[in-house]
Amino acid sequence: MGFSPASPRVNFPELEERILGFWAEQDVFRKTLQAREGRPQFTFYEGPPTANGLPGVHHVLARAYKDAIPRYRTMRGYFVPRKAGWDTHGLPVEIEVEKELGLNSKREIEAYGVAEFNRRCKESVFRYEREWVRLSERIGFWLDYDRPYVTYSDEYIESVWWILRQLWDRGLLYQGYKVVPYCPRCGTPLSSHEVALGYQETEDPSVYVRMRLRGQPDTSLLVWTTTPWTLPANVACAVHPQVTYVKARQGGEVLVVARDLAERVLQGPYQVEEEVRGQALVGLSYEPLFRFYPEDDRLWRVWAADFVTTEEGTGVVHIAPAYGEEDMELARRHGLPVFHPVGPDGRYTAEVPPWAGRFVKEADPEIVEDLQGRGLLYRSGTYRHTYPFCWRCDSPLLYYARTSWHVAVTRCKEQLLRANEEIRWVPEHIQHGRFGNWLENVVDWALSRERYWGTPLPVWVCEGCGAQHCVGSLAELREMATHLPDPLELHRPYVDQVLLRCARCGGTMRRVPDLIDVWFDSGAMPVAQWHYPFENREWFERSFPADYICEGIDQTRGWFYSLHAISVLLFGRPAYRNCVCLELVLDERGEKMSKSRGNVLDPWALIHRFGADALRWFFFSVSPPGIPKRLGPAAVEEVVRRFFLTLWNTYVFFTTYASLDGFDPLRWPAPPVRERPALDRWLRSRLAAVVADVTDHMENYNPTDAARAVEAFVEDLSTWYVRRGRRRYWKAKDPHDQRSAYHTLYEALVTTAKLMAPLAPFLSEELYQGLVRAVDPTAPVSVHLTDWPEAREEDRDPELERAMEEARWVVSLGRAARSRARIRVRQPLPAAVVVAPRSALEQYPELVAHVCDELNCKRVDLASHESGFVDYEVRPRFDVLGPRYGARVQVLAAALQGMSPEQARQAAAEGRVVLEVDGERVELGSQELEVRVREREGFVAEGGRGFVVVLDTQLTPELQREGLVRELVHHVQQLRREAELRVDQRVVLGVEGPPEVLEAVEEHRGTVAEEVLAMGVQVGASVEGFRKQVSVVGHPVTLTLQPVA
RNA sequence: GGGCCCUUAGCUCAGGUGGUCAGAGCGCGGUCCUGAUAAGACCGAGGUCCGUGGUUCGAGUCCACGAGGGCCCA
Repeated sequence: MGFSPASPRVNFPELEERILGFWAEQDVFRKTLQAREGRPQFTFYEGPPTANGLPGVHHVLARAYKDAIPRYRTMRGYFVPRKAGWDTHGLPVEIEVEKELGLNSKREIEAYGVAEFNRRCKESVFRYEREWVRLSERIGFWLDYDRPYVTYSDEYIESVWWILRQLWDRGLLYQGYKVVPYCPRCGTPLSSHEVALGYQETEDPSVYVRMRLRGQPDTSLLVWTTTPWTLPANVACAVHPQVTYVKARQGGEVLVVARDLAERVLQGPYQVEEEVRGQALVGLSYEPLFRFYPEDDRLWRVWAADFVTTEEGTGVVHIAPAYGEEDMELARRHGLPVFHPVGPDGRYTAEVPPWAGRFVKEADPEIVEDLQGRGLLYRSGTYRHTYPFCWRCDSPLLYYARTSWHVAVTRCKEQLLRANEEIRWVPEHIQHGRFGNWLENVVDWALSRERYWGTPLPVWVCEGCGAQHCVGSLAELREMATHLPDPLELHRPYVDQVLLRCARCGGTMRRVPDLIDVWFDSGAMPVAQWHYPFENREWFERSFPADYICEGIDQTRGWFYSLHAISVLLFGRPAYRNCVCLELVLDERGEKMSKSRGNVLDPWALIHRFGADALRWFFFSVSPPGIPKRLGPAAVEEVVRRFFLTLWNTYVFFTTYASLDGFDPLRWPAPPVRERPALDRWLRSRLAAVVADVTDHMENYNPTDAARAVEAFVEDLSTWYVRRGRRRYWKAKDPHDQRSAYHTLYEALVTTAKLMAPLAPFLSEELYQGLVRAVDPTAPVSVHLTDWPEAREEDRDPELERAMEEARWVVSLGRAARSRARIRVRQPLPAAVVVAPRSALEQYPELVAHVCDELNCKRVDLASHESGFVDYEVRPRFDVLGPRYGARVQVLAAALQGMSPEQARQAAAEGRVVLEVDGERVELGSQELEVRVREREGFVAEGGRGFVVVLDTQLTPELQREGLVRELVHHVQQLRREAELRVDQRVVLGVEGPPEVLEAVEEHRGTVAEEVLAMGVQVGASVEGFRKQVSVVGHPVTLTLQPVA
């Protein structure tokens, strides 16, 4: 066993396909579950997708996030079962089938036949299931697809029925009006989605009407409406309790309007007689506009309502419960009757004799005329606003009351809010923002749907006595049934044929025709996925509530809410503890992807080109989950180039030389970390830090910062650790150092692979196989079966990390200085001086040696105190002096800046300064001062962040010869590379050229031979083999290279 | 119309509790380095930190108002 060199030419998509094969063959997912059986459970709930459409790239985002946390928790030792689920009911499915069959209305569906229609729906639901599974598996989303929960199954429906029965028994299920957007022409309510399609700018009447107050002659409330046709159904007026109203005298009458609106509403001059709070108006009684309904004590009074605004209108709102949601709410709260004189065709019924049979919108002008004739109209005009129209037939929609079934969620509002406090939301603002606000304004859940394909509402009504019964199980259904179709199917139309015997009068009970909202289906999944309470009681109890769920942010009012509501109603607890909300995936230009724009990205194209890990990593790392993501091929490619390839090349480097040297991590003794060189101890410290950080981030459901921390580490690993340590591997002279180097790099790579495993499961696996399994057959088969790495606190060395930061900064400065002096790096320089007031580098000569090597200087001196190379600048520490001196800190700063170079030098040396400020003596010590150095003009130097690097640029002939040789070696290496020689191929080298070159080569013959693996060097002669003409520092040179066996 | 979020370099994004030259990556121009690297280093161009006002000795950061964009809901 041993390492095999990895190829620098890697094809990630191909690699991933291979890993998929490996996982399948080894049954790794099942093994990860088995391995953790009996351990504490971590529960994930899969929000069921609808599989009747193709999965898109945003599903990759969601599924990657869903996958990462369970993988992480598994590595942490938890048992994380993951049951797939499918949402199978509802209007989207019906619409799909309607389109296929060319059906356009409920009438046509019924003519076609509900049985056949539903059969088609059932069929259509899994049309794309295979595509969903294929994509999910390809991106490495581990989920149990073999035993999913399916919302249309009998077991699932039975559990839902059980839930409904629980609510029923507690009186939480009731029948009542609901105001819905309704198309009078199509005769059907529209879903909110459909309504959103049809908003248009339109002109409506705008009328101000007098409501004459009883007992106050000539005094009227002034109300405003854009729908005069709703006035016959008026039952009340509403005011805001905290708003100030005025009684304004105008001519012979007094009008009541909100103070802030009086100016706008009242035409002509008026006098304010009195100001009153809205609260004071509550309870006043007024004359109804029409006499279509009998008098009742509760009718035609003023109520307080928070929804009243002073944005428009008069501040007094006309209430017609049948035609406004808020109106209905108010009526319900105060027990007001609901007048509903409009038929399903949008025409007045006989309740309104003057306009019976007229379409309401057409009656508008006549109603206005009638009011005017009776002196009730104050003023009228038109009003431009956006109003919904039917997207299918373009008629204006009416807000219109229909009878339907409701869940009395409002009764548990306090519990809903309290339970919300127990949930951790990512991003945090959802908790008290979008979700919290939604709960604050929660209304009863309108549960029923007058459709065909869905969970039937299990309520049966007696034809004889009108008794209602909610069935809670199949057993109960069978027991009560007088007629059961065979086989029994829990969908329409079959379930409609089930007749029950009425327990009260013995009569026949028939089912109400309604279905329930599909959101209730999905929200029931904690219970229904286990067919609880009929089966799997212990599974349910162990798996409730969920530790983790994750979906798009649009689910706050969807699944997040339905889960929460059902769970709180049923058990008084939240259904989930941690909830990650994802934002949209946008296209490269930041526009929403849509079929009509034609900018929809195919996930497969990206996966085939860059691999699933790259796409996953992009989603995790580019921005936090709650921020919209711009996605395009370029962005994913950058992940591959910037991160994956950097890591891969480090891996290639390691395997290449580890295999040449026969490094065996199990047999080669690992030097104790304390005894390793500073470079290694630095990497260990960084590694310990990154393990701690990534762990912390994953614990906090923050894959984004976890990914970024790994990226930063890999960057350090590749561009500093390996770059600095290159020669310690295969050209090593010191076995102790070499062992240290191999072990340190090895441990870093293995740990990195594990840290990446939840985020990039494929690449992680590949590295693990190549690094661990290749040398240790006793190790777990897969990286996903290993334990999460522990951060070794004892490896932490913040001082060393700081010193290394400084070393890297000094190297940057030195390079900049060389660049400015136009001296190439291959030319050795005699010395460099680093000037810094206090440098952590002083404690680490080893790091100074690295600086020396990087800068190619014979020596690097630290001049931490006095130096003639630099100027000093003494500045106040604003954070220390600001609180103490307040505004005078600016005066101090000016005084310090005004010091002469000599004074500054002295202050820097002494670490204290005495100033005269506003005639007062102020002494500042080193704690209050910041000393900076600046390069002094006339030296080749570069400075910043309190450091200055000064170069000695005097070249001796010796140094020049050395530079020349390095130049030549570089060309030879180029030639070896061009000749595609193996890295360990031995050669004989021939060098021909002018005497200066030959002399230099002669002088450094040993070095040259060693560097280019030459068994012999022919100076002034050529050898048989590869040949190249080059220019070495301006001298023409011919290089020849002959491989030897 | 309401709620929530966002606005920092051409693009993608960082910038605890306010502390005084605003950063990275990609891209662009140049120079350099390299037998792991499709990489890397250095220099350069590129910023009214969305605007206005306020709090403060000091605001990208806190407050108010406004603009633009996005999402959810009407």
